[in-house]
Amino acid sequence: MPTIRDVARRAGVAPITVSRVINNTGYISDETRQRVEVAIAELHYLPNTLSRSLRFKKTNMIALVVSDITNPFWTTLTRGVEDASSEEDFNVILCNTDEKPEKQHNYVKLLLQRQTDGILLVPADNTTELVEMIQNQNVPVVIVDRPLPNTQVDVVHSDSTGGAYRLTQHLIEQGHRQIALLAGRQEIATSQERAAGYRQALVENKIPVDESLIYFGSYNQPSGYAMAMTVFNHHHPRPTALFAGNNFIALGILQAIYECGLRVPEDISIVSFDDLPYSLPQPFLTVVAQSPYQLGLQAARLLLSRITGYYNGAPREVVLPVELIVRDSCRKIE
Amino acid sequence: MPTIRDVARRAGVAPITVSRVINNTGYISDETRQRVEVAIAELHYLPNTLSRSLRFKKTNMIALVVSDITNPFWTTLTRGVEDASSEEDFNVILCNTDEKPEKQHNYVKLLLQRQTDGILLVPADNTTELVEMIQNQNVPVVIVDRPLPNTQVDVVHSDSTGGAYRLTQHLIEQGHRQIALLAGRQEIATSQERAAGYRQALVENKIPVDESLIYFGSYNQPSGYAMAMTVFNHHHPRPTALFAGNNFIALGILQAIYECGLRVPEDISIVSFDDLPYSLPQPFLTVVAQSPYQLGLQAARLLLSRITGYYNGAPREVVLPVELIVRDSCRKIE
DNA sequence: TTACAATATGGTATCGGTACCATAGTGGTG
DNA sequence: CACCACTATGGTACCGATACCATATTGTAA
Repeated sequence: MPTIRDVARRAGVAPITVSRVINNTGYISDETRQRVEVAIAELHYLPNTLSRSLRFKKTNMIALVVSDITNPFWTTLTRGVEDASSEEDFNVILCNTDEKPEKQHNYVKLLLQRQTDGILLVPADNTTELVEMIQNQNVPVVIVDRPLPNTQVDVVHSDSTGGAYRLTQHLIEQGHRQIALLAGRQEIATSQERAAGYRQALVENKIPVDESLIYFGSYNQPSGYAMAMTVFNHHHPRPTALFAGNNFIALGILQAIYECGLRVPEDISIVSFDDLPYSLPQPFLTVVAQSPYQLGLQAARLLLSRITGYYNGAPREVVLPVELIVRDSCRKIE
Repeated sequence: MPTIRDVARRAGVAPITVSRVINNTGYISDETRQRVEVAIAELHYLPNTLSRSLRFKKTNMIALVVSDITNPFWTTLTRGVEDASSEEDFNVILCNTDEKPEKQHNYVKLLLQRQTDGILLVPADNTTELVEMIQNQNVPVVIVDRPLPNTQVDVVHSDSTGGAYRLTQHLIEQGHRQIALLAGRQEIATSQERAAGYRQALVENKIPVDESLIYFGSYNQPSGYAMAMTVFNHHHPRPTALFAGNNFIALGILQAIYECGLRVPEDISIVSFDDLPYSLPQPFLTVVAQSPYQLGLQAARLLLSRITGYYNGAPREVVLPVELIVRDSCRKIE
């Protein structure tokens, strides 16, 4: 791979002159510029960004550390991040943790070592260790989707508690009293918040909270399937409604329902936090929908404002509203 | 952010001594090692990988440039790449092109400038320009999933032609004669190969090829939906079977079928290249399944063998077999 | 004609980590 | 006791691009 010196030699100029041509700075005669450009083309020269970054202590890269790229929720969020970043000429590195704190830790360390200018983190646990590690390096960080307790850090997330409250309220209004909650991992903030909203709605309606109806599993389809099966096997009579903690859990629930020969909503009602990824055969699930794109966009903007130095004040918290979409997965109970 | 010199100063040693402690090379007395380690911990020192990479002309990063991370096919492939890479202590950068040649071009350029050690490319078009650009920089590259014509380059892909042949053959054996093919973008190799396999099966069974039944769109759900709708509106009588060029096209077709009030397989039969991402409500589609994990694993291994210098011979081509999975989406026609 | 700004180009040092070579002390062997 | 291997540590230069300062040439106003 040719360097700026190779180009300089070929064009018969000093390296710094080539640098001026590339970056369009300083004074260059047209004739010299032409010679340099010819040399660049002939050698297929591409500037080495590593050395540039080393010099400037700036890589123009931010990282997005998410838990599961197979979930369209996160890929849509990614798009929001990318759009905000390209506005400011930043590139995005995507890291997939599979909800594993260990993978997460490795990625963050790697990113810091590679001098990433900022990090958007979707925490796989609710410890503050990683955030401290990032802040120790004076690297800007924004927590996305899942607030961390006891931390001074920018956060962007949806109103999980409120959304869960509204979904539960909706079920209660339809006459449901036995509602099982099938949530994600217990140590994840959104699981806790959704459980809190669920409890709050029950309490406000003077319905006793049956703790045995609250399940914590994982935000994926197999876990949703397993939890639903457990519910069907252990609760007689069956709960009249299931509350899926996220879209993939809903998919698992639907799979279990199908295998058990049940019908929605005739035999059982379902609501879900987050919309289903694929409308197959057609959207029919009553859900609370977030705006993953907006989450990504806003989070990236907060991060970039810190990187560029445009903002350097106290930590900010952005809470995005959610939308209740009533479809056909809930039956009215008399 | 502290540097190796800060650590050295604090420990009262030379920078090179700190380097030896970090990398566990050369001779170090236990006492010095301890002092250095204390200093590293106190300063929260993390080595700067940029400078290391600059020095060694090696970043230990490879890139995977794919067309659509929302499709589980590619995320599964990604996992194969990650697993092969971590065996050799390489990290993977994931780049999403959305099938757009322009985004693809930008990413490849960026990756080359960042001194990526090697690139796995899923071409968004069938031009050789990008491969040449990469090879000009003497960076190893492996083409994944979609062979490029007239190029000397390592390729790993599935047997698209053979798979399409078998799916079509299966439909013909069930008595189908009017089979519409709803493929991806025409300039993508897999689209062409799947069309070739489709034609071959028809020809061998002495069924005239009706070119108006061959559609080229895009490998996503909206395109599958649109193509299916076009088929339903323009062909009377309706074809008895539809061949989906990939899983997302199949999803779009199912959506269109649902909206038109048709039933599978009673009113129309469907087969798909690639399995559906989500078993909702249950796998019922007859498909030809690839092994995206194996594709990723093998491609990464080819790439890494070139990066490490273990192999530097002629370009290799790896063709992985596909598996026909017969389920319940095809009706027998008398 | 002098003085000075504008134009055009180059030399050197630097970012952070490490290869290479140099230096110096210690221990063991013939 | 001379010699050498082993142990322990440091100085300098380098990877590639560029900021900063220096230099040289040209143009133009006083």
